[in-house]
Amino acid sequence: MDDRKKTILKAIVDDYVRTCEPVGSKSLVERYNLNYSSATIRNEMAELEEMGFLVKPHTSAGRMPSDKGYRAYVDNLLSLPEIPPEEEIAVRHFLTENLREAREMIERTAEYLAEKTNYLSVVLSPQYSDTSLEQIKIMMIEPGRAIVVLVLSPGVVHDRLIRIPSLIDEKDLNEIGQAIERCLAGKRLNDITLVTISSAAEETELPEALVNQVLYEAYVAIKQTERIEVYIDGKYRLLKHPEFRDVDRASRFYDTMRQEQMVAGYMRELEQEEEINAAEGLDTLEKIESAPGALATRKDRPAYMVRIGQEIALNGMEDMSFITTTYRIGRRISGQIGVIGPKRMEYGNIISQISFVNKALSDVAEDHYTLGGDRQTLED
Amino acid sequence: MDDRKKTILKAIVDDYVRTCEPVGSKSLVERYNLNYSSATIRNEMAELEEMGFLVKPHTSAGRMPSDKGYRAYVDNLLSLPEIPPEEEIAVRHFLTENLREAREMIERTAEYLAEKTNYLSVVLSPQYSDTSLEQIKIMMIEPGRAIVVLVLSPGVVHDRLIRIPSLIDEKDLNEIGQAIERCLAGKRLNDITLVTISSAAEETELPEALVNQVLYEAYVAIKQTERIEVYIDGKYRLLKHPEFRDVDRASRFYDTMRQEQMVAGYMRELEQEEEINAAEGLDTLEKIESAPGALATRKDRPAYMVRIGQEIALNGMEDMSFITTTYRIGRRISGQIGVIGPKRMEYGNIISQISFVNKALSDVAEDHYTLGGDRQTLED
DNA sequence: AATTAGCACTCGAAGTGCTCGAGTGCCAGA
DNA sequence: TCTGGCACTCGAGCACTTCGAGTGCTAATT
Repeated sequence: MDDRKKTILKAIVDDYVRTCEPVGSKSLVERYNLNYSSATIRNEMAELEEMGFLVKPHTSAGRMPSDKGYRAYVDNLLSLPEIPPEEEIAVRHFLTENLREAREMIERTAEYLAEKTNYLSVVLSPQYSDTSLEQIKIMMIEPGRAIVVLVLSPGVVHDRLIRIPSLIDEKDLNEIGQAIERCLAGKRLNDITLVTISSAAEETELPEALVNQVLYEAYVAIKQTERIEVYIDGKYRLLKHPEFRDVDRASRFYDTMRQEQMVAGYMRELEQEEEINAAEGLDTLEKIESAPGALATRKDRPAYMVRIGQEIALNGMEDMSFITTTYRIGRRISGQIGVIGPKRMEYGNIISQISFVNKALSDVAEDHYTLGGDRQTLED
Repeated sequence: MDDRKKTILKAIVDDYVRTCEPVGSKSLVERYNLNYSSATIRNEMAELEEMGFLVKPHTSAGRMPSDKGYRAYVDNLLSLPEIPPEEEIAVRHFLTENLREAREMIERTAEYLAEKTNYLSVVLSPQYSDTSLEQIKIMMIEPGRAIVVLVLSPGVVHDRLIRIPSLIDEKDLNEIGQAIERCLAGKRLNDITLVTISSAAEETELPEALVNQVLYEAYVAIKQTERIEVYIDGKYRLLKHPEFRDVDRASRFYDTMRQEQMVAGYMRELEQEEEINAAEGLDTLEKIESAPGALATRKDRPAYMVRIGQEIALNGMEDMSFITTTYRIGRRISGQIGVIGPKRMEYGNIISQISFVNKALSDVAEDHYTLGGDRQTLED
């Protein structure tokens, strides 16, 4: 594909993204003052169509990008706008203002991204399986009920109510809690199983039946912290885009989005591919006139991955695009960030935004986790 | 208004609700085999229109109910279907299966209601201001951070991470926690203020500055438990109803629904009116042939309130109806349940459902709270 | 006095046929 | 290799028609 074809393809995608209407040769020449006549463009467009990058809704209409067209655009033609540096201060403030719990930071990331992109955002809570358990405390609430508080090594706190045998009193419970802590503290969550936890039973002299129930409940509580939470924001925003005029299609999409765990699973699956794809991307990148700086800035950005239309293995997403990226906090903790919008999406802008937010979240979270409780300044 | 008019009005509303199309005299006679000719019905319809119960979209079209028409229907003409008794077992099971925390019960109530009605459901968490604080524990997580666990008198547990001065060690913290508990245990949340809580400072000999910060954080944590949480489910379901074909209107509606706290505030405001309205309702109720048993069963049901179209004081809700009811757990605790759907709503069915769910939630929650941890059977 | 049959009238939905304009492909000539 | 020109295509938009389900009114019937 020669440079002129690229320029034309880029112009067509840009125009179609803007107007949501098939673009014709003449108006293309006018709007992007290309130095050729419309007839030339027509010939090029016919070739691009033959190559599979463009489609026509009917014989005498203009062209619109095919999935393959979008793919080429995203892989090679994109220009990524810079985010102004003052925005960095703003987003950090937004993510940490009055922050109490780690989950709020994730929630706010989703909110910020939906707001900035005007599409739907999905953020997954970090996967903690690779981190270790620091503390575990079990506290009596009333006979038969207790609360388990877990502290993970990056300073993350989880808790959960449990049922315990009514016969256990506060002293016994403390003892069991300490036994568990001695036995598990420092272990990776991944390595904690029903077997490892039951060795705590040997440290106490309480009747085994009583202890076992508590151990089991504690185990469930620990495993619970490995569950991935899904934060979705901006669902309703998609309604404002013209491709959602078709209510049936919209309904099908929302039916899928409701199954949050499925969406989350899909995002995690993509993580590996993402790495590979990003590396390839850097090799085959080509700088073209209309996208100055694309290559230069891209190297600084976190890797991202774009899935277009049919490439998305989820129902009802045939007309959508899904951009994902992985945030990292330290070496061990990572989670996913995504934006879902119509295929006709401002790819450059969204990719800039998602990369930017990724970086902000990773940085802020790292500060927060490593500095722990001493960062009083973050509080207001 | 005579009986014939009532029958006709009811038939029109029923038909319109079913088809979403203006109903004409002839088809009305056919479908509801009324014993009059279409001409007679026409005359009656003209009068009903004059009285303000019906409107015509244009001269030669059929009639559809006005807000006032719906109002009359809801106040006097409704027949409330019975919910089969086996459903009661099902809902109780659904609400309590694998239940760990009170909030899950509320969440599931919203889910159940959205599923059964196919509209949007809103459930507010109970208002605890009138209940008392039972226990408060503060637990050290690391220097500078702690977790506050609060137990309220109905056995509800809340917790919250707080920052504390890094100088405080575990022993000091426990001491402060116990001082607070001595000072506040048994007090109504409503009665706890910064002043009452600061009397706890006198019970310890730690430096006042350190203690005060912890007290303040504990205070915030306590006040936090009074915050009303809003659970909304079935948002996207509304899209499937024909009145949501108009995407702009849908967007306006969703813009309002996003402001959950506002919606919640509105629902609480209605609570008082509801009581009065329900009492009146029972007085003026009239039994008509086509609604046998309406009066009889209605007395057993929890009070409910219906707001139709313009009566709803929220933006973008002009074409919706809002049905609300108040659930009660014991005497002191109450919260709201609501369903929002198009004005053209199956009022009878929805009212039956919401009343049914109300009763189920109230009963189940009461069992749960009063029996506390001993109800192991609820666990699986 | 209440009901009904009959009739003229209304109006939107749906179909038809027309023009217009923004597209196209192709070919001959610069 | 590019471009000007031309014939062709097709949907959007508009005017026009038909059709049917509705209306209101009046006079006849019960």
